[in-house]
Amino acid sequence: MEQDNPLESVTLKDIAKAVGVSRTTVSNAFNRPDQLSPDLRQKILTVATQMGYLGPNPMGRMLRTGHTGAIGLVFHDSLSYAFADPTAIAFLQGVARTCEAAQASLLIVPVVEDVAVQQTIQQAAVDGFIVYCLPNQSDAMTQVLRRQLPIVVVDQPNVQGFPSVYIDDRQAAYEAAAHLLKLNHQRLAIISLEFLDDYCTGLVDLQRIQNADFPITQRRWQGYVDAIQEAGLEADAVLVEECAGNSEESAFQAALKLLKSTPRPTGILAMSDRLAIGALRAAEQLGLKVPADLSVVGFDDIPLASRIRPRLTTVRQPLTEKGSIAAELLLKNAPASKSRILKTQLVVRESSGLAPTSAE
Amino acid sequence: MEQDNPLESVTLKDIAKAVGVSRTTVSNAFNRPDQLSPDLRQKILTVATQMGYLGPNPMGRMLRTGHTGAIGLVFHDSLSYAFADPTAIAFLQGVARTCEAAQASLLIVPVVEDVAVQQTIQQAAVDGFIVYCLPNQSDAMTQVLRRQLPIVVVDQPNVQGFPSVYIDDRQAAYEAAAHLLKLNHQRLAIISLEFLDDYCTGLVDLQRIQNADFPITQRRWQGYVDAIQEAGLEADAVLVEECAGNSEESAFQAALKLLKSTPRPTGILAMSDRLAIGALRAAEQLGLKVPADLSVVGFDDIPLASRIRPRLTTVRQPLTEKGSIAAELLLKNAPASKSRILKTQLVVRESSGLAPTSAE
DNA sequence: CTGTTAGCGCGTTCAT
DNA sequence: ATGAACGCGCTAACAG
Repeated sequence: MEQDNPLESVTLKDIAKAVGVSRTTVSNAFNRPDQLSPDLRQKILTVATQMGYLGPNPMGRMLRTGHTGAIGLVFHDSLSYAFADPTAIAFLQGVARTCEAAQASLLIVPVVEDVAVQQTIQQAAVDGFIVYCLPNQSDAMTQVLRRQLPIVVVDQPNVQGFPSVYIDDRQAAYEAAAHLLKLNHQRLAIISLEFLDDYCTGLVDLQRIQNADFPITQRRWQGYVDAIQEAGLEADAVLVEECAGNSEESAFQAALKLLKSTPRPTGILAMSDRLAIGALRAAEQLGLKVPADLSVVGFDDIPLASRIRPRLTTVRQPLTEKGSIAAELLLKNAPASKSRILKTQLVVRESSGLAPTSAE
Repeated sequence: MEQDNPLESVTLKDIAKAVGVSRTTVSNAFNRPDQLSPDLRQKILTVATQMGYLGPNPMGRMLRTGHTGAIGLVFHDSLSYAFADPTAIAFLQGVARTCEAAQASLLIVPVVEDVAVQQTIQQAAVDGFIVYCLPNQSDAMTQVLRRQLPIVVVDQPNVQGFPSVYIDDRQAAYEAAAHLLKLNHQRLAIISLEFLDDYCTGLVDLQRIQNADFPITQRRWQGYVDAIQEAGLEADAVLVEECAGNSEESAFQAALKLLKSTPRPTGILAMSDRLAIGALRAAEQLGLKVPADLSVVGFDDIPLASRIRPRLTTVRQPLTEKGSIAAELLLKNAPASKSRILKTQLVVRESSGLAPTSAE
């Protein structure tokens, strides 16, 4: 996609020559109307149009002014994945909202392979970055840091020194678990997001949890476990199944496995609504009634959560607001002290109920 | 968000001086490894890292090379709306897929108010634009055209001279209507997308249809009407309710209105799945059974269409593929002759059935 | 209100 | 294999 339009070569200089003024005056005609007489300005604009001038070249301007009018957005994982994840979408929506209010463009940077990451992030013509849920030691994060531009960090509570926005994942998860425990559930299982960025799935051991690259996964796990221990149950007995890419299918498989184990868990704590929905499908497949036989609690409260049957009990986090605030902090060039911890709220719907009494 | 980092002022020149070579050599070290000895290159890179050099400044490079490595995406309507529309999301996902394969970034340009549009689009540092479903005479379209960059046009069959990708909206709608007609439905109603970009809702008259700024709305309508007329029914009797912003809520209201009219329609043709889902909600509210009392056919086949109950009968269009192909055409700088018309397919599910025989 | 003078940081000839 | 010179298009100071 090269641009080889000889037509486009109309430049400030050309039109200055045509009108018989200096380049500066022409530039002013576009950018500082108050710096020259209306007539002259009008004349210049007219000639510019006639000559097919397209307005100040963005790259020239950017080089000169040092800013671009765009903010960069870096997701973990591939874009096509991000755009399939309701969580990311909601976040994006929030970012977009403040962007358009501020007339800022949004540059979405694909982060695919280690080789390319460097190139792509270094090349990004942006005034700052929003970094969304990157794993702890990712290449992408390193590259973003190198740019030494303003950064806002989202869902990466371990990254210090930058304004950030996140939720109290531990507390939110704690409440989800406490909800089931209060309903007398004794046998819980956890369906988790990724701990490490290696696309492994299956049963998780403690070491993997401690080495987690995704702090939010770690903290949600901690919240679940804290509640379980507080209730006097043995946390070690709680199985944790890790799913790849927040995918419903992966959770479906994980839940199938969990629900076939004995003793069968009566409650499933899912770290996202998508995972929870996968678990619901598994329950359906096995002929288990929700919530009579099994309770499921999700996380996020994506739009779908309240549309499926049974409606999903979940912990709501303000995803769109998260995006909106992140963009705001970036555009304001806020200091790290302006970081925000957003509120979450347990939303009890139909997928959770009293633990079955006459279990097998 | 200004960048006032004195640190960043490390430039090619500085590091050239530090190493004791010329700027060119340093530039080559980054961009043309074969132009200098490996040792020297290594040395330069090392010094560069030490000095905190961030790699070639993207704006300088862009100005010099004339391309940016990013493609622009212009949506009709506000971004926050676009990110709430499953259709747009699916499209975006497709665009993202080929973008990341090509390591191109994606600049999403907010198109809010007429004043700002010019600024924002002129400022966009991109190598080309994908233009998605802009109304016929929109300001945004004018501004994009002015840039004289490569363009790919999506869902705007009236725009000539550029590579474009779209579907046969008339034919697709025709099949949707034919499906209901074959099921003996005699009283149909249409819930439509916008004809004009004025956020008007309600009953549509012929003039509005003929003046449509959104050709795809017009063509879908035409497809419905063609089928209806072919079946020997009177097309004038078919009510058309226009909804704003492809919103479910708006469709809910429209359907409520339609279903309260006498004689009550037995079939609703919705120009999108979201509208169809709004109609289903209205039917539910009125205590109408679908498909026993009412059949509904959507358009698009968004993911939700097959998840709700009753599962939605609809016309599938390959939304993600649309995005993917659009981006491909743009990146290849394809000529207008490479335009693509994508296939659609009627998907019969549970929301359509035989027309009720013993109607009131 | 207008024009002159300087770069912004980089990539690319064309010499050597 | 290396460096000198040039210009991409623009805007910010400053001087008239």
